[in-house]
Amino acid sequence: MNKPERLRAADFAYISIREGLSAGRWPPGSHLRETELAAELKISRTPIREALRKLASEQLVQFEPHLGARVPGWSHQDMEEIFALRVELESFAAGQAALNAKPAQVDELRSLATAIEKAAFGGDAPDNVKISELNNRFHRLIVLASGNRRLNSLVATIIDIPLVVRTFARFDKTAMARSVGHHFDLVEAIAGGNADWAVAVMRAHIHAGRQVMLGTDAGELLGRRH
Amino acid sequence: MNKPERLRAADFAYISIREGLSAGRWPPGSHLRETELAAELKISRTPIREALRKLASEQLVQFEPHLGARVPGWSHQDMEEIFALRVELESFAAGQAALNAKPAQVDELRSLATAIEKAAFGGDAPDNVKISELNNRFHRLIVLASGNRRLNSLVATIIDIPLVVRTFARFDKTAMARSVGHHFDLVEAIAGGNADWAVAVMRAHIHAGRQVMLGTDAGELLGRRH
DNA sequence: TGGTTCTATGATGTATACAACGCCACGTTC
DNA sequence: GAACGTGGCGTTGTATACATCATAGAACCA
Repeated sequence: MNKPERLRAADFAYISIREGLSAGRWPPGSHLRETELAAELKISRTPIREALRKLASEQLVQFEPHLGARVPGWSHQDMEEIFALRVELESFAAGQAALNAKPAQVDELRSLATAIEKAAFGGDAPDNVKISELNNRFHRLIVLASGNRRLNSLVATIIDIPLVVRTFARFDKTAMARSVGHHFDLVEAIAGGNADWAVAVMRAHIHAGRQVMLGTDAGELLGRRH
Repeated sequence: MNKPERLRAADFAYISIREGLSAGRWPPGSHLRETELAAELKISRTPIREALRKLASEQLVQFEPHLGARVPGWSHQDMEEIFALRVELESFAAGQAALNAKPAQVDELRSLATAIEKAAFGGDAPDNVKISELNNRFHRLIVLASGNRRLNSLVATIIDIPLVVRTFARFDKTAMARSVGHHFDLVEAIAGGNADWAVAVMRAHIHAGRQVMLGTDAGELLGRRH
């Protein structure tokens, strides 16, 4: 792996380790040893440490004093918590995006939605890796278009984790079709400046994703009154 | 059976620098030099760096490559963004707390609310520092009682920042009285398991705080200069 | 034999030396 | 005089040596 010239070693390490985590390279519970990573990336332990601490602040690895970094496993409860937060934060972001998004951002959202549709239904088999990547960009762009800069760093943790767990392998054809439909609904709501619509679609969209991931069992969470 | 729990130098540095930030020791725009901090705390630059990177991940300082850490100033827009996020996240937390809080936590919330009332109206002059600290614990405990562990790390950034800016100096007697009232409303809603009520009170509570801090017009800034 | 202590080992935590880079002042050139 | 290049200086970025801690397993004792 070649390291680009202008990148700091610590950033290079961060990107590399994060990619490894996304690719599921280390099973949950693995011990990420600084020395090993340093040898592999051909840099010293110092930037490795910095990268691991940053990943820990995003909860992508877990730290214990003198024990170092471990790859966490995602329990059912973890995923429930993450989806609950995504429902709140991303729906808020969608509503704000409807009020604040610039035309260029709306255009980009539309083309991303189209690209996701193509990756899902254009060829013979859906390209799940590409769908994940495009979907990620779509959701991140909505957060960006919200205009709330701090929201960006908050969702950095929670948007990417379902990617790690390879969400889209679980989508069947009809679930994927509806998900694609939500994306176009979102584009239309945001383009039209209809915040309430955007909020509602995003809430529904993420609940649907949670359903595919986790099913109905143990599903009385989320503070819905009855 | 309690372990001695020796503090790591990096954690010591983190706590120290964070307290300095809370105390307004460095004006916005200040350059936090690693060497200076290391000399002052009598440790080496390595744990200082770790502490600064952690503070940067919480947006309490800003980093630029090869330029180091700077103390950010809080613009009006920053505060608007933070309050908008608090409205969403803390109201969600309150609703979840109504469903999940343990009796001991409810008791502690009640005693904190009482203590805040006493600090505000018990003596001759309100003790703003104590109020801030108790208020902080109250809000953090609600987040904790929500049962969503990830929510904790998310709000770590945004709950503490208004503390830095010394919110409560701006509360007059009637605003403080209403704020104290909100706290008891919250305790009652959570104790009764009424999530909808808890959500509504918390939303209102934070909107009220925003009003005191920022007012209705986008006029005034709250930095420390001039 | 079972349990405890001790020691070896390898990890993380910290200190420090060195390299790379940005800023600024000075000087040169046009 | 202004624009631009250049070198010194101080800072951050990285490498590496050393200190400290946790754990496994041998050694030892009851």
